[in-house]
Amino acid sequence: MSAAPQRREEILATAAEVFAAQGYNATTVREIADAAGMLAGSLYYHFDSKESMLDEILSTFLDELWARYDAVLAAGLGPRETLEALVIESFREIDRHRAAVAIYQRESKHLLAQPRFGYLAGSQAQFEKAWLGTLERGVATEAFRADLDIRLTYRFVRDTVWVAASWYRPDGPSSAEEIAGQYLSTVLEGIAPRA
Amino acid sequence: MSAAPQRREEILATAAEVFAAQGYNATTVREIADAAGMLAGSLYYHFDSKESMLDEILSTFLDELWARYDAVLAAGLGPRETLEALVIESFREIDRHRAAVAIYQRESKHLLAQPRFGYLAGSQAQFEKAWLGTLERGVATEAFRADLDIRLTYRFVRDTVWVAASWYRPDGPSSAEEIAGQYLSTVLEGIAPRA
DNA sequence: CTCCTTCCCTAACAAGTGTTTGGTAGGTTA
DNA sequence: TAACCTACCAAACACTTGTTAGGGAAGGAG
Repeated sequence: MSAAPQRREEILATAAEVFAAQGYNATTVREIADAAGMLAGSLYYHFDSKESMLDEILSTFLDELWARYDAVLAAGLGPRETLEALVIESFREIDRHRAAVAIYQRESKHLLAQPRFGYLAGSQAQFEKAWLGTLERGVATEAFRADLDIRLTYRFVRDTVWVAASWYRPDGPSSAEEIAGQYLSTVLEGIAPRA
Repeated sequence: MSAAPQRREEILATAAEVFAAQGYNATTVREIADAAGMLAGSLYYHFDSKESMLDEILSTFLDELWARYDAVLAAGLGPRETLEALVIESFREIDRHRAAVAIYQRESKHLLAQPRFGYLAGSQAQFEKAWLGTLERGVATEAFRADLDIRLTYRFVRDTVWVAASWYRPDGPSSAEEIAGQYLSTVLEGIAPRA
């Protein structure tokens, strides 16, 4: 479909930053064009519409995310190791596609209604399946506490991981791996000292 | 200023729901009016502007939130009990002002720039002070683990608590207190079984 | 009955929106 | 040189946006 040369991806990255900073609806194509050093109409040489840009940003991100997730899930690890690997890959994905993750987090809920973005629902379902399955497996094998509310725990973990995209900065004091480590330590061991 | 009779607050609650569901910018005054059973122009009998509605929704919510938070902070509890009380009050606030919390979570970041919403920055600073202080006190008194990254932990806790507003439903299977309990159990003790 | 207030409607406005059309400078190919 | 493709600009388009102005129905107060 799109033998995307460098200029196209440059514009896409710029658009993603503006979308992430201001929100999709609050961003005008004139602002995107301005940030890319061109005029609004010129964007339409590269893209069909503003919506197409959003679509391409999100689907590119999800494709890469699922490549990593599938690799983890196919590795045959135990539940605790699977959870650790998923969290680490998630933070790495935030590191690589910070803007896309922020956009996804913010817009996916109401985009689900549009047929064009129906694939977001599929991705969300797979996502839930992967995490819930890992947690269930962990409870069954006594790798996790038996009294966990699985669905609540899933939501807590999911939210906390992805929301990090709103404050994470690649040039910040902590690397993605360090943040993942601290987070895993919190979730697995708790913040109260072990007796 | 506003001796708000019932109709006004009715409209405000409706607007909050629509803002929370679609986002502030993506919501038109015609949609709000429609949901309230009137025409767009009629809203301006009750409110100066669309922005005024947003302002009133957020400031009302923050006023009530801080009344509860201040009570907790003034109670002279230990760090662990303070953290527990703050989390419980937060989930109760989500229960009462679900829409407002969702809007705050979604829009506050870019509203901070506007002078009219400058009070959001103040509230955010107080918020950070309250949570960071509690965590620091907990580490100092050995109520919490000594190797915690305080700032990261603060962000994790803050995000996870407030993001719940995007999926919590008052008529759902778990009450605000039950969710708070499960969450506190996760954060304090961890999901791995204690030896 | 008349006056006045409350609450809403009708109809329009100006500004901003995403998008389209036609044109054009510069480089590449033949 | 001529033809062509790429990447952009200039100017406009139809539409939606938040907002305003004037009017009118309903009901209580005098």
